[in-house]
Amino acid sequence: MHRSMRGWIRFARSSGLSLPQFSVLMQLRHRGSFGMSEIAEKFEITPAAASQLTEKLVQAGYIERIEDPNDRRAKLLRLSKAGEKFVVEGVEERYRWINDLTKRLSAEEQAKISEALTILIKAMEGLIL
Amino acid sequence: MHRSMRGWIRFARSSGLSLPQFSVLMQLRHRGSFGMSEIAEKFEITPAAASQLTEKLVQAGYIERIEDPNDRRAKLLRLSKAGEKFVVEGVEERYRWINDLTKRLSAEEQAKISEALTILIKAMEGLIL
DNA sequence: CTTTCTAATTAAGTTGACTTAACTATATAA
DNA sequence: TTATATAGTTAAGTCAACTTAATTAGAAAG
Repeated sequence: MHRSMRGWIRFARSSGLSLPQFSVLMQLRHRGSFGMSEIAEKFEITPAAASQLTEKLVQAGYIERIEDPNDRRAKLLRLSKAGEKFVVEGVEERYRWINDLTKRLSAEEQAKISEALTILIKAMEGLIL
Repeated sequence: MHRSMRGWIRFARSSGLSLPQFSVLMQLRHRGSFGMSEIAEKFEITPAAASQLTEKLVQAGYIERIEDPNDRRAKLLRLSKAGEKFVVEGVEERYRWINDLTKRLSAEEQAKISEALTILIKAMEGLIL
C-alpha cells in the first residue's frame, strides 16, 4: 500500500501536479463533469482556491471549462483527451504492483479474494448511501 | 477509503500537524527509533527539511531526540508517551468506520473476508521480502 | 595528527497553496 | 423593477514547507 502511495505521489509530482490537483482529475474521471463549487466543498477549500486549482489544470490542458446550460454563472469542468490519458496512465502506474501480486496467487485464491471484495464493496455502498 | 483518508487528514490537521509529520510518528511507532537521515531518505527531502520537520514534533512534545550510542553525531528519534497516545488515537479515528462496516457483515461473510485478507497479506509479504 | 567525509543544525530566501476582500455576472425573490 | 443571493474570478497578502549554503561536531582514512 505504501509502495503504491509513493508511486502515485511520484507520478503526480513528476508531472508537476499537486496531489489535490491529481485528485480532481480522478474525481472527474470517476464521477463525470461537475462544477467549481463542488470542488470547494469536496476539498474543503474556498471557492477562490478551487478556481485557482482548476485554472492550473486548464492551463496544463487536462481539463476544459464549459458552460452549464442550466445556469450561465456556473461552469462545468470536463476532462480533456489529454487529461483522460494522463489519469489512465496514473492509475496504471499506481496499480502496477497489483499485477505482481496477482501472479503470486492461485486461481482458487483469486476467486476467494474476489468474493470477499465483492462483499466488502456492497457493505461499503450500504454505509455510504 | 476516501472517508478514512479524510478522517486521518482531519485528525492530523486538527492537531496542528501536517500529514508528513503525522506520518513520521506512524513510522516511529511501527518501526521503532531511527535517525534523521532515514527520514530524509524515506520522505525524499533534504536533511535540513528533515531536521525542521522533527523539530516541530519535538516542540509539540510528541518525540524525543536521544543520542545514538554508536555515533555521537547522529541522533535517534523516539516517540514520547504523549506521541504514543496521540498516534494510537489517530489510528482509532482513522479506522472507526471499519467498525460500522463490520456490523453490516454476517459471521460467514467476516470469515470469508478474513481468509481472503490472510491470503493477500502473505502474498504481499512475498512481494516485499 | 591532519585531512576528508558524514550527521545534524541554523539562517535566509523561494515557492506554492491557501486565505480574505473586492468585483463581475447571473439567478431568484420581493 | 429593485434587492438580495449565488457562481466564479482576480488581487494581495499570509504561511508553512521546502531549498541552498554555511556551520558545528564527530567519525574515518591517509
